[in-house]
Amino acid sequence: MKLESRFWLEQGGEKVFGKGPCVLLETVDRLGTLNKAAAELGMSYSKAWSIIKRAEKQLGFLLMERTTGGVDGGGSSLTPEGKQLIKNYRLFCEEADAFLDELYKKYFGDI
Amino acid sequence: MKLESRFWLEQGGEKVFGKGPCVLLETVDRLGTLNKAAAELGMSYSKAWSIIKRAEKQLGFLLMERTTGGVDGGGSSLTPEGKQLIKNYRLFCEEADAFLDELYKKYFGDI
DNA sequence: TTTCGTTATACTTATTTTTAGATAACGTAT
DNA sequence: ATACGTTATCTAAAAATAAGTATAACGAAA
Repeated sequence: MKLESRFWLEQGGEKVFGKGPCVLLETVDRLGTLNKAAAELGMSYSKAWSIIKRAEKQLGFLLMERTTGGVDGGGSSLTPEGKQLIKNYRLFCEEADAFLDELYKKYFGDI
Repeated sequence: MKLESRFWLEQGGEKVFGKGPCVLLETVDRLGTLNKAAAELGMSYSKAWSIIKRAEKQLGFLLMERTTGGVDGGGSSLTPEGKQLIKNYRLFCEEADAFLDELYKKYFGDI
């Protein structure tokens, strides 16, 4: 038995940002394109795209900067706001998980 | 913008207990029957029943004690283990939420 | 013995959510 | 001009979830 937790930002009852977008953005940051990121994460490009699109729409600012065309086809890189957001989300999750692990032991340590 | 969080117990990759079963059990505890609890929560009886059934199967013990028959048709009440579980889950969520609210302010207070 | 409102369970249908696939635009180098 | 690998977008399919339906057992009271 173990504890699972999930955290996300909401606005008006709609999910704005959470683990899914965060992992995806981190992968984009590492690989340089949304296409490759989707492939590495085992999801379709269209799904990856819609995840980013929805988050951006709710947030009101861009998470990635895109380029199309050119010999390499183009690619995506994180905006400063995107980088800051995933950084904060990661730090949040780290601290939260550490605390919740202790809390779990306190209340469910015996099951 | 606000933070949302969800916590649940897992075993072997399968959800065992979380907010859904907890709310349902609390309602059963208050109303005395699973039937009425399902109605009040706006879900079908069959769904309510399957929620309890799955949780009990994963946990390995009964969450409700059932009676059928009699002039009132019967009803359900929580077992001591069931009461303890929802109590602990509630306390866990309370402490967790309080902590996470502060953490939220720390990392996302400005958005 | 009939009635009543429960629980228990299986099975079918609806709805919602998720996922995949197709197509077009883009721009640089060849 | 062509080719290439991106991004962008829409539509259809599939899967997961939930709802609904039907039937049986139960037991106290009328």
